Amino acid sequence: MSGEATRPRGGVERPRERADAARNRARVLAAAEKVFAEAGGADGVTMEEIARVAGVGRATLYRRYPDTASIAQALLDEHESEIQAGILSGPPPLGAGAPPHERLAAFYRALVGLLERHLHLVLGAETGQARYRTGVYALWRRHVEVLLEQAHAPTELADTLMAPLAPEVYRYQRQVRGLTPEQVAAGLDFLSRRVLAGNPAER
Amino acid sequence: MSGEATRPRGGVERPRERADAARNRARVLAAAEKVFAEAGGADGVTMEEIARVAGVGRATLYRRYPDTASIAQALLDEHESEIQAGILSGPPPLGAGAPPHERLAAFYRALVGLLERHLHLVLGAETGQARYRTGVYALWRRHVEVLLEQAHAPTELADTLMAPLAPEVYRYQRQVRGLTPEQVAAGLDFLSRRVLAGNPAER
DNA sequence: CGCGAAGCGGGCACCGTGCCCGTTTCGCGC
DNA sequence: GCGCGAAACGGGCACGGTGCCCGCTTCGCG
Repeated sequence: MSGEATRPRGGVERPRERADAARNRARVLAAAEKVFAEAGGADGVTMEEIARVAGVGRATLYRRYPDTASIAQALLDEHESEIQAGILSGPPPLGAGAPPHERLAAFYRALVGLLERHLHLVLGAETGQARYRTGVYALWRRHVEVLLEQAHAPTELADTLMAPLAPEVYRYQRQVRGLTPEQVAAGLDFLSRRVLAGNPAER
Repeated sequence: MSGEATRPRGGVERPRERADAARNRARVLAAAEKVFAEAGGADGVTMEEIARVAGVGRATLYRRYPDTASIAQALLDEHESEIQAGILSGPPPLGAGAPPHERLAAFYRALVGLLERHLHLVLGAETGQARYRTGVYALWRRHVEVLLEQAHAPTELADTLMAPLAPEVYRYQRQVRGLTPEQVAAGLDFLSRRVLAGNPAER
C-alpha cells in the first residue's frame, strides 16, 4: 500500500476529487489488498467481499471499477510503472547501455521480483483474458521485441519469451515444484543468454 | 465427433454402461464441441447452455462432469493421448532416437498442431487453475525435463519451456499479432536449438 | 451559510450453480 | 416375452453474486 496520496489521475483537466471520494478510494484499495492477499489470488474474491471489508456499498465499487480484476490492476499500476521507468531511463543492465541478453535477464529479474512480492495481485488481475488488455503488457512485449531485433534473433519469439512470466506459471513453479525465486531467475538468465547472446548475425 | 464408440472406460471391472447413458454421453459431447466452437473458448459457456443444446437436463451433465472445463477436457483426451503415444513409442523425432533439441522441436510442432485445431477446447479446459491438474501436463512437463537433462541444460527450465504452449498465449499470437502457425512453430524451433543444442556440458 | 451537484448505498431482478427427489427407462433373469 | 431391481434422468428449488436504479447524504463553492 505504500502511502500513496490520492492522485486525481493526471492528464486533462478534471473537476477535482471530493474528500469523501478520496477516502473511500483509499479504503477500497486497502480492503482489496487485504482480500486478495488472504485469498492468495482471485479465487474467492468478489465485489461484495471487497465492499464488505472496505465498509462501503457495492455500488461505490462499481462506480470506479467494473470488476475485481481492475481493482487488482489499480493496485499493481505503481509497481509496474516503476519497472517501466527502469527500462526506459534507469541504469543498465535494466536500462539502456548493456548488451541485449543482459538487459533481458535484468528484465526477467525485475519481473520475478514483482511476482514474488505481489503474486496474489497479479493473479487477481488476470480474470478473464485481461492480461493482454493492460497497456503495460504491450510495452514490455515491445521491449523484448526490440532486444530480439538487436540480437538478430527472430522477433516472433516475443510472446514466447513473455510467457514464463504468466502468474500461474510462476505460482506453479514456486508452490508446486518448490523452486526458489533465485532458481527461477537463474533459469531465465540461462534462457536469456542462450537465445540472445552471441548471435552469428543469423543467416 | 470422429466416430468414437461408447468406450466404457477401460480399467477395472465396471457394471456396464446402459444404452441410454451412452446415447446421452454422446449427445453431451457433441453439444459441448459445438458450444465451445461457437463461443471460441470458455467465455459464455455454461452447464445450462450445453444441457440445452444437448437436449438433456442439467443434472445429467452434473452426474458425469463437475463443470464445463472437465467436459472440454474429456473432448481433448483422445487428441492428447495421441501425442503422448507419439512421444513414448512413435518414430523420431517426436519419439526416441533423435537428439534432444530435435525432439523438443517436434514436440512443439505437435502441440502447435493441437492448439491450431482445437484451440477453443484447450481454452475451455482451462477454467480455474485446471491446466496443472490434468495428468497430461505433468507427463509433458516430465518429457521436457528429461530432454533438458540429456542436453545438460538446467531442468528448472521445464515449466518455462512449457509456458509458450498456454492456449491464451497461442491465441494472442494468432489472433492479435497475426502470426501463422508456421511462424509460431519456427520460433519455437529456434528456441529448441538455442536452449538444447550443442551444450558444452555446462560448467 | 445555503444550494447545486457529486457521491453513496440499500434494494431488486436476473442468471448460473449445485443438489434433491420423484419419475422414467433399461436390461438381466426367469 | 415379462416383471422387477437398479440405474439414469430431469424438473425444481434455494443460494450467492452481479449489475443497475433511485432516493438520500455529504461536500465545498460562492
